[in-house]
Amino acid sequence: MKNIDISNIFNKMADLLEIKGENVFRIRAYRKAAFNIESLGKDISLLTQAELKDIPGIGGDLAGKIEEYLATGRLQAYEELIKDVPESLVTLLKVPGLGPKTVSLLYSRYNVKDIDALERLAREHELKKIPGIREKTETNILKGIEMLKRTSARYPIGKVLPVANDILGYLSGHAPVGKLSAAGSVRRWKETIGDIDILSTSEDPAAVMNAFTRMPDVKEILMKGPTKSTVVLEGGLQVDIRVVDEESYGAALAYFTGSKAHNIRLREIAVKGGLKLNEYGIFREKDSRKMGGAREEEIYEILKLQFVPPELREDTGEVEAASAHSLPHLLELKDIKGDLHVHSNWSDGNMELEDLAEVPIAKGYRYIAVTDHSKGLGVARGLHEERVIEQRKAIDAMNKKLRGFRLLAGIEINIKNDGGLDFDEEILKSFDIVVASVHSGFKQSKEQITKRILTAMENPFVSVIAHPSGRLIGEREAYEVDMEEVLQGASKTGTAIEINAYPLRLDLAEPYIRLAKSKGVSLAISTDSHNSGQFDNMVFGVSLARRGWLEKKDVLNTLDLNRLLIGIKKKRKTGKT
DNA sequence: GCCGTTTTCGGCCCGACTGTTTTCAGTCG
Repeated sequence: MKNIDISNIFNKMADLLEIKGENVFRIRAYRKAAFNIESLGKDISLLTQAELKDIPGIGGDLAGKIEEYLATGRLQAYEELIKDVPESLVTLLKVPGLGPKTVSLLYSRYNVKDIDALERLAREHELKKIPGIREKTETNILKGIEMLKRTSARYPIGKVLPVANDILGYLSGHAPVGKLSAAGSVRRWKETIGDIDILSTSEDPAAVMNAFTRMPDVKEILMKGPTKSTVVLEGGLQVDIRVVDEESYGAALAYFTGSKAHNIRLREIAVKGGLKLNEYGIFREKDSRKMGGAREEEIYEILKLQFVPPELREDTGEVEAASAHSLPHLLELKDIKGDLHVHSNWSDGNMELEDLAEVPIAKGYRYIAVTDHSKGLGVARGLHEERVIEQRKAIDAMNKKLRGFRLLAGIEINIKNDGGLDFDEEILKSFDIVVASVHSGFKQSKEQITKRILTAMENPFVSVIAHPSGRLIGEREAYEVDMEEVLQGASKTGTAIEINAYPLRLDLAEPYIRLAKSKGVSLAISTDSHNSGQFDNMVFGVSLARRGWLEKKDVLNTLDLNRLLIGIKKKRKTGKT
């Protein structure tokens, strides 16, 4: 999809315009358009001019630029821009502490075009000869360059959340905090996190700042003020804290949860209603009288909006829906009745079949599907036909012992490079549920991979397509696949699509979840557990589903066992649920 | 550059902290 290309080019243009000192609102318009294109969820190259202009933040001019880029693969305005301002300056903006004004100064007066040149000047102590730059700034720039070199930009939420919880635990034990919460993208359950934001109330903010900056894992204090501090942890993760009064906690929580785009929308609505919204509360414009702010809910009430769950706060339509009081009733963890993708030690899991049900039963589930790999995945000790029959006997024996809970006999069947499956129909029909997935041939063309998955979905015994894009966040890109086609096929054949809850997968990605929902595709949220601890990953899948606006009715494994089995049989009979 | 049940022109969110300065610009979120 060209969405990412166009989004990147608009973001880059925004950076360059900023260095040029252009109108800030024009710059914001480019960024907003870039963001909305990235989260569009459908292929921008298929839209008409009128449909382009329907995208929020895209008017006649940007629609024209998009069309030009799609038609020619180039953009005149962009090429003009980089004649004025070298493209490489964009990387300078990535140095923490270095903004457009300084970059512009460095370039226009000293011809600094990239990080190497900047670093050289700083090391030779030439930078501090520049008016407005002294010793401190020079050292900070060097530190910023170091930081940029060693830290990856964003971390998967699965790695960040435990750290955030540790910090919350530490602060409640070592600082005089009242209310305490993670905010920012952690609270919104974004799939990757840039930094951790912590918010607290306290009678003694200075003591909180001290405790925070003296936490055991702190490697460096970037900033320490009376109510706000920033540190870098061992390992490079940045953490911000902010302390406010009890009366401001709700407003501050809303503010620091973001997203920035969502906040801007709220403030615009406030301004239109003669109000002013900031992190301290919501105030009447004419006499500055405080109307609320202690509770987050108040902010939305006063703005006449439905309360927006943090997962939806991305300015992708939730403000409009909240205004019309038509937000979805989001799926909750307690709605989940089972897990449809679980491995035992019959293939590459480490759980005995006999122990498999223990954790799910404790969670209140009614069923899980045992979906070990099929023979094509040799590295994962995939099951051959004889082993399938053997395992089935073991599963049946287990089910005789279980009350109110069922182990479904399943398989994670390998989709071969030509779209065929590892087993023939005779074996396939013996399973309660068949989950199909791609584990090889990642380098195939988009057409081939798409065709492969479509072919697999045509099979009446395939109930779910697992980890549909194959991505591993920060480790492996998704294979090239036309996800819109796949979702269309899923809708046509009555096949469910998995939301894989493993934190490094989180696959299906969020824009496609919304698209799937709009096409009436059923989603299965599964942990792909290989050990008993991984059942807990369900919360990541549910949160991702919430970010995709899913409700209970959209999710296959919220069904009770009978309804689930009826659905599976229906596709087997008619090819469509 | 976008947008409009007050508007097709004139708006467009708001504050903390730092560093280099004597009152504030730049950066960040």
